[in-house]
Amino acid sequence: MKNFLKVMKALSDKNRVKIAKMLQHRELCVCEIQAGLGLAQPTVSKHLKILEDAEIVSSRKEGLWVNYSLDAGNDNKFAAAILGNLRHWLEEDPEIEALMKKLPQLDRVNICK
Amino acid sequence: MKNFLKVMKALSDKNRVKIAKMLQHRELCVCEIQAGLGLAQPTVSKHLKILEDAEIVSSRKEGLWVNYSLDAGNDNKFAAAILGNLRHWLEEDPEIEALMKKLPQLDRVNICK
DNA sequence: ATACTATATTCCATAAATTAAATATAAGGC
DNA sequence: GCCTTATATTTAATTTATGGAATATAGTAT
Repeated sequence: MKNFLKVMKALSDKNRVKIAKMLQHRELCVCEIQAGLGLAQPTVSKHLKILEDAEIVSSRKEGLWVNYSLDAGNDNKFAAAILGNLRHWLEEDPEIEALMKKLPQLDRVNICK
Repeated sequence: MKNFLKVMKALSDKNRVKIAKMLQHRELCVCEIQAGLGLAQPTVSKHLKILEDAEIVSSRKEGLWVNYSLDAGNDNKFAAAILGNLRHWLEEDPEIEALMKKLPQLDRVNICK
């Protein structure tokens, strides 16, 4: 039950859904997500922690950067199933479409200076 | 996006998940759900409203009683998909199992006097 | 109409979530 | 070592969710 609720809670926030949809296309560092969403850096870090705790995303350090990606692993069957659905859900959502258009321009080298 | 978030939010509360799992077996009136969960009546009504607004449950008046059941209709594809998963999810959860054992004894005629 | 019953709504207190500013940590370059 | 940079954590403010007591509504029966 706890794992199930964690997954549902994690994906019941608009910004966290946006993060998941962004990571569908490629892995991103915190500052790229920050630039995409227009949120403060600590806010993004906290959202990522909630998503990671729900086993929706996983992280990998690469020097100063931390790369986040969708957790393809299937430890949490709830997360795996919902992520499978999310892959085709919300593709026509205006907010998601706008965000996806910004995605190619999000480059950590430019953003983080 | 709004519909998606409504569904996720609706099912990110333990008591609402319990209600959904109960309704998997049969339709129930408010007082039966109340007895099953051990919550105050207004609290149950409020949870049901949230579930109904997310198109997870639907209601049908029958005299004084209001019968709630899972919304089998497919208006909301998010609700439909998650409900499909919920049908086999959490079946082994201890809290859910205990609740399901109580289900046969929940009889509106006895409970509501 | 009056009384009774099941459910819904309002109101209020408490708890949890979201956010950002400030600060801390960690990794790389000098 | 020290400085810079990317990310994480802490703190505090605001908002939102959850809960129950009190009240209102709607339907039934007498």
